[in-house]
Amino acid sequence: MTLDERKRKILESIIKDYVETAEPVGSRAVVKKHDLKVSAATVRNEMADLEEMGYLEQPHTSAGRIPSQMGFRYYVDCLMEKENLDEQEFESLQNVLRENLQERDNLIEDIAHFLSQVTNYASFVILPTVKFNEFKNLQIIPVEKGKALLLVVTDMGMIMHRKIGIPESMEVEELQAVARAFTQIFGSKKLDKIRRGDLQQIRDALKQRRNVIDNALEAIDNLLKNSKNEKVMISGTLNILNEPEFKDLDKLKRILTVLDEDGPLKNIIPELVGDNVDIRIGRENQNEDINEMSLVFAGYKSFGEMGKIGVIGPVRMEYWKAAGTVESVRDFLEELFKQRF
Amino acid sequence: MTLDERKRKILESIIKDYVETAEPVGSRAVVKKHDLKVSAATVRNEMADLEEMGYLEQPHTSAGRIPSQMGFRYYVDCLMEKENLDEQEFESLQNVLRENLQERDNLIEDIAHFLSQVTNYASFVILPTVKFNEFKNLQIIPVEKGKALLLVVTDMGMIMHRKIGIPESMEVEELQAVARAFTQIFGSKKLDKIRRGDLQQIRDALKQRRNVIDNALEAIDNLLKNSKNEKVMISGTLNILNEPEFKDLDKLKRILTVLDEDGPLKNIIPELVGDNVDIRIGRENQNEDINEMSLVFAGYKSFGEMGKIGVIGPVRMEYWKAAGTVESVRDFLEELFKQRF
DNA sequence: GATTAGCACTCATGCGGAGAGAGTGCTAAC
DNA sequence: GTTAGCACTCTCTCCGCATGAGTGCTAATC
Repeated sequence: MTLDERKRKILESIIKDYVETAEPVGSRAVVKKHDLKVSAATVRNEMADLEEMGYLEQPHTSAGRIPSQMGFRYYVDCLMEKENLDEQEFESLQNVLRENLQERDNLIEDIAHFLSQVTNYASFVILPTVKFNEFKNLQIIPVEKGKALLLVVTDMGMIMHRKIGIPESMEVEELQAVARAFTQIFGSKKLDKIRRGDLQQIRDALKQRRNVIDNALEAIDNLLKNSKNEKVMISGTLNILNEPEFKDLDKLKRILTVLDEDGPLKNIIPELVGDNVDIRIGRENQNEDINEMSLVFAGYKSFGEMGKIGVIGPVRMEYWKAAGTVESVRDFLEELFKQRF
Repeated sequence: MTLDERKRKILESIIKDYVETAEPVGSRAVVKKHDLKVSAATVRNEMADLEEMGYLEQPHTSAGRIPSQMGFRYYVDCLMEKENLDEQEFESLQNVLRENLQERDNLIEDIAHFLSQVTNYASFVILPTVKFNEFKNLQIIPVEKGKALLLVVTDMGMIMHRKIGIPESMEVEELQAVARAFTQIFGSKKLDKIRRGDLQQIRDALKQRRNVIDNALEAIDNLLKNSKNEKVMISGTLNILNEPEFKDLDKLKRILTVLDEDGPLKNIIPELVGDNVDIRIGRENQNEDINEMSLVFAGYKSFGEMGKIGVIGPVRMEYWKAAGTVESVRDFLEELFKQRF
């Protein structure tokens, strides 16, 4: 379905106005603000057409029009021009990163914060699960009497660690031998391919120092379990309180509930297709609780695995800004990770 | 100011009723529900007295009474009996812990979650800053080409770590020498006594391998900065949405804003006095934004440092349950930390 | 002197109807 | 194809009234 120039212009006007004001837009307003060369009556006729085609809807007979979700979809697909970070925002992004380059998790949290601050929507960052990294080596470092730190290092340079108990009498060399044995047995296996059975196998192979082995196995098991969970960070959920469409407490509660916990959100974010910024408008989302919300998100790579960042806001969203921002931040982040992690 | 038996009973009745219903309590209701042996008229007289004394207040002339903040204070000080975790709750607490004994931070997060689930209020856990731990030793572990893990271990067994870059050519022995030097120079210093100046000093002392030293110093600096920040975890803020006193959107927004970010909350929680559960009711809190909220909190010890846990809810709070729960969880947690960390 | 029944009074709350205002659709003229 | 004009529709807000809960006070009672 393709629209002629004038219809497109009218649709865009209505979307821009409606996004700004959250009020139905009347024919007069369209003519005035975007000085079309035609009268309100003409615009009214066009609006009636657009409604019939499904791009607009009317809350009630004597109100103006608002864009339908389909209208937004058309806008996003055919009319939108992404608005990337401006200079000032870009600089402030760089500052965020400069502060926090040491720890990936902190950094990612700040990225989420930045996203929600710039867009005024809620934002999320999903840390990747560790699936494709390969086990590279395992170390056990004694740190104090009876305690050691177990490190698992992957081929992509990711480090995971747990504290374990060791017998006080144990020599460093002995620990190293155990670690080497582990390394040898797991070597080059993809992390998500290590199964409980494999762990058991090692237990049988290494006869000496049973309890260290057991402690280590428990720790590894725990690490793997942990790395299989996608960690989710959500920021700026309270921006939703400012949106007039959620002044209804019940609606608000439902949405905040979804955003408050990690579990639901993970299920909401769809799998990505391709490298582009992806947009899901309202009912395009599977989840019922957020069929009045839109997602704008993209994937990023870190330690060879895919994570996601994005924003979530009302259907009446500044898609141009959101999409541009998500894209800019993603690109920046990836560039950074390429150098760093 | 001491109240006679009957006044106490009436006050308590009104508090219990009001906490449950959030509605002003009338004289008839008091007589009926808590079968006093007197008539409504008598209760009315007593209520008028209690109001004059400041324990009750009247939203408007033809409404019942609600407890004043002073009334709640009296209740908490003189009438309340803490209600500790029941068996079932206790068991579910143990399950939470069993799941997550490996990592302190995860565990603490689950504790916060548990608290808010049991009490139906928002809860918070503040991880202690590291002030009194002493520097014990420093290790640098090569993990892959050009990368090493720097570990700082304290006398209480706390381990902090950062990844640093090292020259690819560097030998393990050389790294160990650097680490030993660090250990020697910082040895037994309290962490919060290590200053930028000290770091500079080391830089001068160790002439060899400048860039490793610099990387290590940056990492240590970063770790120390990080450990000086109290980390705050907040959970169950959405429970507030269920409280009728916050159906007003503006009020809600103000409160959620305070609870959403770590910064404000840190400033709200007062210093603890003694080992007891501490209760701050409404305006007893300094912060204006939460003068309609109450805090119930207590301190816990971990790695020799003090952290805090607690709940935050409306002044109309089930103090008996909240205080009992916070106390039970704190005791349990401390017992656990004594064995574990 | 304390307690109680009775009653007038107060005030929040909910409901319905009137009036204003915004915006439409339709018709007829350009 | 476009436009001016106009009747019509529907929401929103404000006002007044009835309702009902709960009080305070007075006078009677234990």
